[in-house]
Amino acid sequence: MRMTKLPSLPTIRRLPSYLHVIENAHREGLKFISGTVIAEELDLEPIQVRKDLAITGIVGKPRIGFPVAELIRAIYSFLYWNQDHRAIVIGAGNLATALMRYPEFPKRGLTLVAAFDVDPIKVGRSINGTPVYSLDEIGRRLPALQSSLAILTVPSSCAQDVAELIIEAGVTAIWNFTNVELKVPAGVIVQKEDLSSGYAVLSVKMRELHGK
Amino acid sequence: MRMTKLPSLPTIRRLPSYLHVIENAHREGLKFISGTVIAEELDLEPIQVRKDLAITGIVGKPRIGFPVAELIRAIYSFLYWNQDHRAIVIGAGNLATALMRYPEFPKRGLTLVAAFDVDPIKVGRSINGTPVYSLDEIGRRLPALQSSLAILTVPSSCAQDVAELIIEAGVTAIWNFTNVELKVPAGVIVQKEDLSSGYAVLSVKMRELHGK
DNA sequence: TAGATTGTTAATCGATTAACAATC
DNA sequence: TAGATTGTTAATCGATTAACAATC
Repeated sequence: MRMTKLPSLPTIRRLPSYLHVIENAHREGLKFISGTVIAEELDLEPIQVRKDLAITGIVGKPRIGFPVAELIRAIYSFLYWNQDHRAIVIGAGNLATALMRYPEFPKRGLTLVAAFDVDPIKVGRSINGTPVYSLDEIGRRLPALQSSLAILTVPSSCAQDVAELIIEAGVTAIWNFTNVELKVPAGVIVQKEDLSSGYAVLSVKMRELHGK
Repeated sequence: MRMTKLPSLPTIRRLPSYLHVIENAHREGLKFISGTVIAEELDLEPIQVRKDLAITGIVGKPRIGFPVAELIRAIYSFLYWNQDHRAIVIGAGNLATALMRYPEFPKRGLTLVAAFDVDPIKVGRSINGTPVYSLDEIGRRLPALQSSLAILTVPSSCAQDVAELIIEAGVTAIWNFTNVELKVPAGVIVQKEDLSSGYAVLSVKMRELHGK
């Protein structure tokens, strides 16, 4: 029985784009940025930007806009990106490697502290400075890694089994890059990054807009 | 001035999950599957599943459910996945390689016919049977490749430039895996696959539900 | 038959958009 | 000052959920 309602998910999803635009403005030395400018940049409605930014608690000045530095700090804080998040990566294939090399994560407070794989050839190596351990060792390794978030990039055929294994080891949140609908105990958070649904939207748009 | 309204995007986004569940049922030899069962599997409301499936035009039998084979065919057809989609991949790094090896795409009618990169070491090789060409050659190569969809996996610093280059070459739809808001001419479709927004949602959920 | 599930029609809910006085 | 932009309050829009008669 949760009392506190989650903030609007669509708004949360848009905040990173706002942050991106606002950080660019910051880099250019701007002290203020208006909702109108952000909206133009992202092809959104100004009213939507203002409404979304209200969630951060930052108040703007009419005619001038929102204070850039404060806004950046407030978005970071709202998204909890001003805190260190430590994640482990399960699977050490191409997708895992791409994620471990993704330069945006460290900026957003996300550190990938270790990878786990079953392939003995990969175990013992390190990717972009991140060590690859044997998946067998997860129970033993996880406490020292201090990480409750796992990024799941294993083949879908073993996704459920591996999910159970890592939850057993103490993982309480999974960023799921497989196309499997994971069955997890109550209290475990799963965020599914669904390539298929993006492709579905793209495919329908191509048909509707380009007629093919 | 478009007359035909796009079908509901949330519904379209859920269809691939339905398809996944229904294909599993098909594999198990089931001839019918009820909305209730699909809903349970995906942790959704039965009424939502029924409403979504209505978009395919398939009618179910009370007490029994929806005909599995017909439903699969109808979803494929609705998503246009029964047609061959040819895409090129721009950038031939880890993410590109992961996508070229992703086994679900071929099943969904998506063929990655070529990759393009600026790195001379990668050019000339092939990844999972897909040739890697020099990005310089895109204008010359694209017509023969018969592909109007590009999957963009280049570093964000050059995303806009590369987008302009490939649009110039004839690409009319971009599946954008960078975190850049691309500026494109009217008529070009951009579908952004936004890692940051997924991470934002995850981060807020972890704070709200696990308090950390 | 009895009852689970369907499709439809209506109600609710939440997100987006509009309108506008306040103000820098 | 004049007017662009703000935050707020209200209206609209669309998606989700509820209710229920029809039916296999």
